Amino acid sequence: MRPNSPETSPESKPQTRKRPTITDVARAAGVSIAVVSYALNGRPGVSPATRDRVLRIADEYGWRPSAAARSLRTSERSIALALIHSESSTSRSGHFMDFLAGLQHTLEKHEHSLWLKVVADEEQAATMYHTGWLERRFDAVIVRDVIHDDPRLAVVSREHIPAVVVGHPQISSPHISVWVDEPHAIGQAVDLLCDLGHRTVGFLHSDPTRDTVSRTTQAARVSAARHGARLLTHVTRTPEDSAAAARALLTGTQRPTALVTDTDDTALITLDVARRLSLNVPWDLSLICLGSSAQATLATPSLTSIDVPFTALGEHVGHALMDLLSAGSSSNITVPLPPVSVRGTIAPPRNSDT
Amino acid sequence: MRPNSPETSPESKPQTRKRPTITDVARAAGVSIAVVSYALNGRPGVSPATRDRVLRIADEYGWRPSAAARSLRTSERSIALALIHSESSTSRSGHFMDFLAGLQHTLEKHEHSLWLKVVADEEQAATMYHTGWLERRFDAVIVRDVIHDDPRLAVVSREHIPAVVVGHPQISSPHISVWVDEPHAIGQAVDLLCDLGHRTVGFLHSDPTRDTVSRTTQAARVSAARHGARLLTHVTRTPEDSAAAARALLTGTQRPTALVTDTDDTALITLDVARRLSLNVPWDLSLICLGSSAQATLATPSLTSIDVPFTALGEHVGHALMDLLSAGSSSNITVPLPPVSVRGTIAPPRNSDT
DNA sequence: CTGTTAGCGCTTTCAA
DNA sequence: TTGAAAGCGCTAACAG
Repeated sequence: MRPNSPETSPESKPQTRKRPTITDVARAAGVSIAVVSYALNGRPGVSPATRDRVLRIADEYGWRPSAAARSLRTSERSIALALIHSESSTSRSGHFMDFLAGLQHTLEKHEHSLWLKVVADEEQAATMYHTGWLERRFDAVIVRDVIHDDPRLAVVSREHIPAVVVGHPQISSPHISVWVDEPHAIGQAVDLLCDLGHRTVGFLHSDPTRDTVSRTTQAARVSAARHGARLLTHVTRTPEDSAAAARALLTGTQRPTALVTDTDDTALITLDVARRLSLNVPWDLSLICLGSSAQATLATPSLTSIDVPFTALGEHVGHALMDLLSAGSSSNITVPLPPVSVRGTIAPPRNSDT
Repeated sequence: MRPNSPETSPESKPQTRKRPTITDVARAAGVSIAVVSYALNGRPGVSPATRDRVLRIADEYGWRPSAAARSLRTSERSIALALIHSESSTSRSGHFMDFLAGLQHTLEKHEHSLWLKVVADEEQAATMYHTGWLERRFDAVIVRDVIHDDPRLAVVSREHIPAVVVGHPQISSPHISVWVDEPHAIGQAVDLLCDLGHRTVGFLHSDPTRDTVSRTTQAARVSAARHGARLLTHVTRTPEDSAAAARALLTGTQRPTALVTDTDDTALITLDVARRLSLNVPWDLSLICLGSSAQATLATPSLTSIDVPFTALGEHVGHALMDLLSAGSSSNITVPLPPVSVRGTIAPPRNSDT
């Protein structure tokens, strides 16, 4: 007998922490541990009677297989996602939860779990992905909000970690991509404004690190050009910057009569700026943003926006991951963006008799 | 030789997924696996030369011990936290990230990890805590935003799961509590407003499920009473409700000249309502809220607020958990709230010559 | 200092 | 239908 062998009188309540193991359940049920395992996992080859008894006893004992022990045999499938928490990303986090909900919902249906970590920046995320991979903590990763020369993409490629990238297929490179066609949406927004008669349109992009910045700007430009309209662009980095940019635009000599923003937050800020400049939205200024309907409807006037389906995006990413993990590969997918939801912030320009 | 023994030609690149194990490293280093284990974990009893060599080879092989295998022996310590994602909680999620950052920072220092899950409600959180506990996925849990008859508290008590509750000691009951003294803060806000001369003060609480609602309301009431001021209270459930409540308050016969809100979001909404009623903040209406400075400074005028130190709160919870897990118990702690940060939304009432 | 070995709790052949 | 037993990869006694 080993020293310190715990006194296991069967009747004594496990006052401290002595959670039962499969052995305890097997003994209590008068069967071998194999049978318990079979019964629990719904494997064939156990008589219904035995199965029931085992299950009942397991339940009685409050027993569930230890995750660690189990995953030592059957690599428990899970997906890693690093939540990047910089000051700048704080605003976006509301949507992030929607994304997470959709993602986890899908993963759960396929019996995968999500391994979430909060990190400060992409660099940390990369090292986290690296060590986590070596420690076999997950089977695939998600890379969101790709930046230029993203370190996460580097490790993922180097270590051959299965990955799904939320971003344009081109930057996702060898990995599979789930893409929200923001440029297209921005183009549509500009189109709509031009169709209303606007001839000077502003475009505010609030995050220079995002990979979409050039693509969306380009789309806006093309769209404006097609209508013979002028496009004024500002790329900002912080909310304060955005406010400043909006003010600069709205007090400039070529004041745009309409503005498109890449974010509902930026739109809210712009709304505020306009108000302080005594510009009446939508009559003096039209406004369209990319964002969530929740945020959009809360403002006054409620924002005309293109509502990004964050939950659906999460689900798509989940499916892409499942395909990738099961089939070994998977095709890129484009998440459709709904048409502009017209709310209270657009109107023809005041002097639309150009 | 076992059937299906993998063809392991040492030189062949592990093209697919054949991550090395401790055995591979040991063999490559010409030592036993014990030595590798010792070397890796910095245990004494390995010659520096060997240690270096082992470490180098491990690194070369890109080897890190499998989390599952390791934690089968040494119960890897980790903490569970269920992120509740209901529509109503969406707005609060921005602060949540700050909390998480602080929490994880502390946990990491003590080599604990965070097990995060996104769930829809407290009920799901409770079952998640339950099964997770039985599966030995964590050693303690965090319960945040306690509601009335919280199912999480029920399982935690029933299963004797070590827990730290963010909430009033009284509702945290047998568990240890980390408490932000919101009632006190609200009281201070009301005091300040009364001192400025306000005699009719409104209090908007945006979440009837929170356990703080009665305590904060009571504090506001006491504070107002002390100054002989009138307190008008509204408890709302959704942003729309809050807007309606604010409007009701501001158009009522006894229009308050000052308002206190429990959330920066509510304050923003109130600001919007005031604007639409052509009330000039702060001259026609003073406003103080509980919230984060980030949100507060963004508005126009910038919100006078009591800035909740979410990151610090996370750190405190982390420390409480570490104490609980190591010492077996820990004392309740109260997180101090800073004094009111006076910004642009308070002023004496217009006719303060009462 | 280093190697051997016994498990951790579970899944999964292979025999009975 | 069941049981015995071999590991999964690692840590930690215990021997050498």
